[in-house]
Amino acid sequence: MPELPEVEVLRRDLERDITGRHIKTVEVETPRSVRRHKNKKEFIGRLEGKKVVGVDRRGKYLLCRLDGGEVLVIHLGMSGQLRRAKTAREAKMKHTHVIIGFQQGGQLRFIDPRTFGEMFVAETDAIDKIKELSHLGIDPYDHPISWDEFGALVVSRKAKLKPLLMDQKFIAGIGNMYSDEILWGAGLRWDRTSDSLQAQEIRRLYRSLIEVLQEAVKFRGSTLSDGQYVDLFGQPGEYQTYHNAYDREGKPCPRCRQPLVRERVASRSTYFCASCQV
DNA sequence: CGCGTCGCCTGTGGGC
DNA sequence: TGCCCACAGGCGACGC
Repeated sequence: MPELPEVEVLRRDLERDITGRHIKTVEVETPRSVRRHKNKKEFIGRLEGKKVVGVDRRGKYLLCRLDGGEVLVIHLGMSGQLRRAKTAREAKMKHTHVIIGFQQGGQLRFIDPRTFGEMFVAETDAIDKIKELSHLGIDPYDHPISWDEFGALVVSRKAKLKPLLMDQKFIAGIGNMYSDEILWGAGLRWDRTSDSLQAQEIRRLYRSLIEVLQEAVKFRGSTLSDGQYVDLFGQPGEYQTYHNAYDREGKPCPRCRQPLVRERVASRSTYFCASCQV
């Protein structure tokens, strides 16, 4: 579910909220959520007693840096949530899989109905050395590159634009929803091939990419009708009210008023304007 | 190697 | 009202 903007909002919330806190207790109710570890004991043992010294993000991965050089890596998958609880007595939501309790009081809870998300502790604080993350491409939000560098990357690959934008090895953090919004903003069809783009189209694509991600973070992410994404304190985002294409089949294109269409691409819904995206 | 499809899961909403 | 199917913000393992 959450893509780069939602994960970045959570990172900021976490950075303010859990940095400096000491982990006192860890409860794992669903071993599947820590499946990279041999068993939940090992996961718990590597967390208890550690202090959180900062929170980073790489693509859709959250990295809670711990003293002693290890990192708690969190990926939310399709349906994961992180929620702050003031006390242990606070009612537990269904599908709460991991609870981290802090010495100073309060808890961080990991909730995930579909269980595609996961948590694991990795060896080093040099994130490039975490093998699970080493394949990730550039993070366009944290480390914007020049548009001509971007252009060189784009034309070096021969792929359709939507699968390319969603390829985490190429750019980290973009998923199904934001790829549609970015392509709408650039006025480009999802199936244009990357090596067919003119210089001006590359520039439009990169500008749209940066603008969509920045605006989405500014409005604290997208909360769709299912209400699945909320921030650390349970508050929904606002960016969905600025969506131009995603989940808007049949509605008029905000640019040219033609009805937006939906197609299935690699078994994912893709929304675009067949008239003004070329 | 690059690509598309499938499986992993649970919940929900629409059609009948 | 209830049942069933399609579908949902991701990712990695396959097979061609």
